[in-house]
Amino acid sequence: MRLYNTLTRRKEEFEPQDGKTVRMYVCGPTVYDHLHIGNLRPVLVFGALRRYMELFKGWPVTYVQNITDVDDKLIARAQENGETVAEVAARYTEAYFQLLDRLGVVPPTHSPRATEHISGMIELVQGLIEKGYAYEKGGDVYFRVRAFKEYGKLSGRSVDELRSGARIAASDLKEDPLDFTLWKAAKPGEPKWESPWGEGRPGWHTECVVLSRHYLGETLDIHAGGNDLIFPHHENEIAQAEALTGKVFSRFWLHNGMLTVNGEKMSKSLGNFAYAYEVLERFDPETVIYFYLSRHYRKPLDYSETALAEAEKAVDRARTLISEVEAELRGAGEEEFGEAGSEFVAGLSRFKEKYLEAMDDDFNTVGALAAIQELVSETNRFRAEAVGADRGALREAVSLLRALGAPLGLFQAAEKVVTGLTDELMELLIELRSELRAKREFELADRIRDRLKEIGIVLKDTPQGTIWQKEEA
RNA sequence: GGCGGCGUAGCCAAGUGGCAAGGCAAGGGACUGCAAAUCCCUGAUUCAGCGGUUCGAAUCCGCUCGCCGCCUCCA
Repeated sequence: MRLYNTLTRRKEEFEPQDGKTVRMYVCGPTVYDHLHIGNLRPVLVFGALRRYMELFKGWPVTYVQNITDVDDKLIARAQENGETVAEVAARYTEAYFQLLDRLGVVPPTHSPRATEHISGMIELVQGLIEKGYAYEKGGDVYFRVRAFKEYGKLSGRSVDELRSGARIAASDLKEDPLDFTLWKAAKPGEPKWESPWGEGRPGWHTECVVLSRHYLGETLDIHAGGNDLIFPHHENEIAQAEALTGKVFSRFWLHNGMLTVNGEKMSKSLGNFAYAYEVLERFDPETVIYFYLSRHYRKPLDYSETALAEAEKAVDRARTLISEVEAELRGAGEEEFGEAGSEFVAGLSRFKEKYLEAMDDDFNTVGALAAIQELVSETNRFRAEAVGADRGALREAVSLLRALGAPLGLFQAAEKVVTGLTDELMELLIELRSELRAKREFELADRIRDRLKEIGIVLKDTPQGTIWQKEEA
C-alpha cells in the first residue's frame, strides 16, 4: 500500500522492513486529564490503519504507544489537587483504557509508561554526551542541535531559519537557543530520579526514542502522531535517535491533521473544547468512528453536532440493512441460491476492490466508506427485488459489509442473542397479529406493535412479511 | 517574518492531467391500513478568481483573494 511520508513529502510504497511484521509507534497520551476530541483522532485513525494492515494486508503489527506519566502538566495537576503525580496518572491511564474499550479500539501491543524506562533514558542521554551531541550544565542536560547536521529534515526547516525566527527564549545555560532539554534538574517537590548529573527527570523528547527502541528496535517502520508534533517533538526525536545510532529512526512518518471547531484548532483558551467521553454520551461509538473516518486523515476535520448527526444517519443506513437482513433470514437454513442470487454475489467483489483501492492509497477511508455505502445501496436494491431462495444471497452481502467494516471498527456490534423460546414466542405473536391485520383489526394489531416497542422489540411489516428486531442499543 | 496546508453542488466530502465518487438535506414518484425500512427520478457544462502550459486541467505553472496550522506545551 502507499502511504504519505512526511519525511519525503510524497506517497511511497510501504512494506514492513522485514516483509512480515510492522513495527509501529504512535505518540500516546499525557495522562494529566481525560482525552479531548482532538486527541481521539490519532487513536482512531492509526488504530484503524493498524487493523487494516493486520486484517487485509496480512502484516501483524507490533503497535507501541507510550503513556506519558511524568511531565510539567502532570506535576501541575497533582499540585492543584493535592495528590501525587502517580495518583493522577493512574486515574487518567485507567480512563484512557476504558475509552479505548468503549470505542472497540484494539489496545496497543505494548503501552509502556515513561516512568518504567527512566534508566533507559539516562543511558540515552549518557550516550549522547559521550558522542558529543549533548552537554551538562547545572544539572540540566541539553542536546547540541548544531552538532546534528540533518536537523530540520522532517519539518523542512533549517537551523538558520529557526534562529532568525527567534521566538525561542534564550537561556543562559544553553550554548545555543535552539538546543533542547534532555534531562531536567529536579526542583523541590517534583518527582525525581538519581542520575549522573544529580537528581532530576527526563525532558521532552527522550521517552519516545527509548520506548520505541526497547520494543521495536533502532529502526521503526512507522512513527505516527498529530501534525502539531512534527516540530519540535518529532524533529528532536530524530536528532537524538539518529545521532546516537547513526541509523534511520523511522522509515515512515505519518501525521494526522488537526480537529477544528468552527474552522479553528480546538483549545481550552478558545473555549471550543470537549472531552471524548462527552461525545460518547451523545453519540454511539460507531457514529463517532464514522465521523472521524469521514475525512481524509491528513486534512483538518471540523467538529460539529451537525457533522456527528450526519455520521449517525450514514452509519445507521448500513446497520439497518445488516440488522434487517439478519432478522429476515433468522431461522432460515443455509439455502443455495439460484441464478439471480449467484449473479448478485459475484458482483459484490467490485465493492471490495474499490474499498481496497481506496485504503491502499494513503489510507483513504473516505473512499472506503463510499464503497461501503455503494454496497449498501446495491444490496438494498437486490433485497427489494429478490424472491425465494435467492434472498439467501443477502447473507453474503452482509458478511462482506461486516468484513469491510472490521478494520474501521464499524458494524461489529454483536448479533443480538436470541433464545429459541423468544424466537418461537415471537413467531406466535406475529402470526396472531397477521390474522388481526387480515381482518383489518388494526387497533389491536397496532397495540401489539406498540407494546413490543415498549419492551424494546421493533416490528416491521415488509412485503416479505413481518420481521422483528431488538431495538438498537 | 519563515515553513506548510486548504478553498469542489444548500451542507459535509473523495478525486490531483482524459467524460466530477459517496453521505446529509430538499423536491417528485413507488411501496404501504398506519408505522418502519427501502427503491426510482431530480441536481455542479463545473471544481475561489485571473492568466499560462497541454490535443485535453478541478488536477501542472504563475499571480490575486479568502481561510487555517506550525515556528512555545499541544494529537
